[in-house]
Amino acid sequence: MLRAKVSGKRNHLMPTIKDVARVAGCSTATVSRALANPEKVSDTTRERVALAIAEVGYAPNVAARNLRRAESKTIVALLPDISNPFFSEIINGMEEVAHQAGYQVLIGDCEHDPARAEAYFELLPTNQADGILLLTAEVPAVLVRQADGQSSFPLVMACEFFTDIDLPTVAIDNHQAACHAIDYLISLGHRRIATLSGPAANPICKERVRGYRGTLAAHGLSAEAHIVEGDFGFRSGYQQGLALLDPAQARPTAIFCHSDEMAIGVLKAARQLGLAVPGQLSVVGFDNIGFSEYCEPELTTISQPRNEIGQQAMQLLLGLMRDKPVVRHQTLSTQLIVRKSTGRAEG
Amino acid sequence: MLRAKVSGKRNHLMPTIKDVARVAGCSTATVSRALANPEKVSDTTRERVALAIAEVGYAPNVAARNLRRAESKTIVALLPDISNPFFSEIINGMEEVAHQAGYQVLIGDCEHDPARAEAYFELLPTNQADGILLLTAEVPAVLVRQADGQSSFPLVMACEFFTDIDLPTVAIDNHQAACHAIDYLISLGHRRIATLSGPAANPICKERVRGYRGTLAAHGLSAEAHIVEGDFGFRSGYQQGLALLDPAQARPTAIFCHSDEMAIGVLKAARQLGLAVPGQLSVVGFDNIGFSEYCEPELTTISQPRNEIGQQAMQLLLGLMRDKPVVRHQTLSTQLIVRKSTGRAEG
DNA sequence: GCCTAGCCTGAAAACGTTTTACTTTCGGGA
DNA sequence: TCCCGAAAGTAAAACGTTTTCAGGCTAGGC
Repeated sequence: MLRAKVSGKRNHLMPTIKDVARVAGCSTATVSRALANPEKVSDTTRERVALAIAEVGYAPNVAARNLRRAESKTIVALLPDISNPFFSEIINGMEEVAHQAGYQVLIGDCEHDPARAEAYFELLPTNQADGILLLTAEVPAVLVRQADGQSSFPLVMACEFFTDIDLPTVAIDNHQAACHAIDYLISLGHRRIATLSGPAANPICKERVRGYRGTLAAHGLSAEAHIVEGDFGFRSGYQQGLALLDPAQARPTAIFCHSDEMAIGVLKAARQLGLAVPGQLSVVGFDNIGFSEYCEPELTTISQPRNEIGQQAMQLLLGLMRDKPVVRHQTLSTQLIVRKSTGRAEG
Repeated sequence: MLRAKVSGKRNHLMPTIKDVARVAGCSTATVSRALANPEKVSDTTRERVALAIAEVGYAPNVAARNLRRAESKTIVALLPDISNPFFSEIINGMEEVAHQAGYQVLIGDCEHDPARAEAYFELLPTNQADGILLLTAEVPAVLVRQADGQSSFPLVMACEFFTDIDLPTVAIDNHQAACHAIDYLISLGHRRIATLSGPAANPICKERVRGYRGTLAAHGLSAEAHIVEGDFGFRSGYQQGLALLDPAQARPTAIFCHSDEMAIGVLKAARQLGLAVPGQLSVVGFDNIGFSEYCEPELTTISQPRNEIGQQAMQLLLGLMRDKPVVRHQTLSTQLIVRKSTGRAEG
């Protein structure tokens, strides 16, 4: 009797562990062990099982495995904004070590919306994710505290951090990086140096601003501190650049930007106002995104070891999950990359 | 008697459907139905179940559900390269409709390596993914054929396509877009127009080249066709730009680039060679990435409706999965965005 | 009053693993 | 020969759902 093909249902009859057991002439338990704990099984059966697996073309059903083992083998990486090219290399680093360890990484784009983050945190208690890598601090603190608290789920931060919650972290020294940039500008003879910060509430921006102020003060320039706020994007760089360079004011001769995109926006603003860079204005960016080599002029910027940040962060998270001893706070080094957007102060 | 805390295991005792059933005073079957097929359950029990769920704080275990339903509620989006900002908006579009339909999207970065793609295709028969959205044609054809063949898995292509496999597609008309760009350049008086193509094997590049050649020929300029090949990235644009603009040759007065990144590379090459843009050289890009408004000069380019492409592609895929009637090939319209990198041919 | 149809519900099987608890086998020492 | 223990294997339970199958109940038509 012919059966009509049931529409909507595919007929992928994947072989199961039972089929393997039948062919290998052993029990499913043995097959399972041969895969997960090869040393618990005799050499001969291990071979027979391997042969049987090849013969029937078996691949484990991960849903079943996840259910039984109460894990998902996936890590979620929470980003503030996937369109920011800054993150792609970090993700690559994360994926390298995750894949090697048999984990998937699910990219969660929050689009700067804390509510979105909430949905991703929900994956933790429901066993859809085994841990979270936070690449943003734009997350309701209550969620973080809850995940990190009593019934703790593994959580690590990369690049960013919370001032009031002590999560495991891998990041750069933002304070020092800012000091470095400002020192460099001062060494070029600049006195009126402005900062185009990211969101003022952002802890890493605060650190950078602290470095900026400190370095100015150390050179007796604290009265010159001039800080405006952007959102890391091109547009805000352009707009704040226009405001900052408005001729009516005492114009800064250098601007330290908290992202390359904003720096590039400033470059455009300067062009529009007819200011020569680096002749009349020096600009320093942050992150060393691919684009910074191709803008005009090529951007002086601070480079973060992005791939390494990703790798270390994932390693830290996996270590945490396995209760290994880990160093909870890792600081990676930055580098000031001098290109063509900075020069001696005029006059 | 106190129990020592078992290290390595967390104690998230999530309530199960059984707990809900107990509290609601019904069977697990009823709870399950109340959630999945509310209409199959009386109003009063539905309410009792809802109350019970709230009381115990129940959330379904998706691993169990996936196992039983033999689905994963995740779609993988296969990218050639996550660091290309062109894709981020497409991904946003995809996620919008996927989330709405209760699906996750797993981003698979192939890094231009077909072997990587293979690992992601493996997720299909093992029920770890329900479908694949292909944003690249750099995938072993055998995989695609296999997935699309007998034991068919849902597959749709976005932006790209295969010449020899007829997959459902949503994309732009690359031929027409190229014609548009070249027509525009010719209308500006350009006669020696070069094309900086993406990888020559790429079908969409072939289409664009065909449009380029056709339009030249239509104006009796076919002898002037000049094509070089890049990889869509900044660097290749810069390098091929230098080669193309080498003064020893009969220099083109306009270059049509198959990506904005390459166009921006060309801009840098032109600057380095002292060529004024658009005075001595016009440059047209493709994709309208965020950066194209902030380079110098601002880039004339072809804009694709990226968010919409993502949305339509996901909608098409979901439609396929539900055996709905769908239109298998969707063509979205492009727009030539004229900015400052193009001008009348000199002389 | 009886039968039927239709709604609602519950018991239990099923999904494909892993793991526990138990059995068999085997080698070797007394 | 017997016994012991380790090694290797098995049967079955468990994971948390969904779904099938079989009732039970109610209402309504005769």
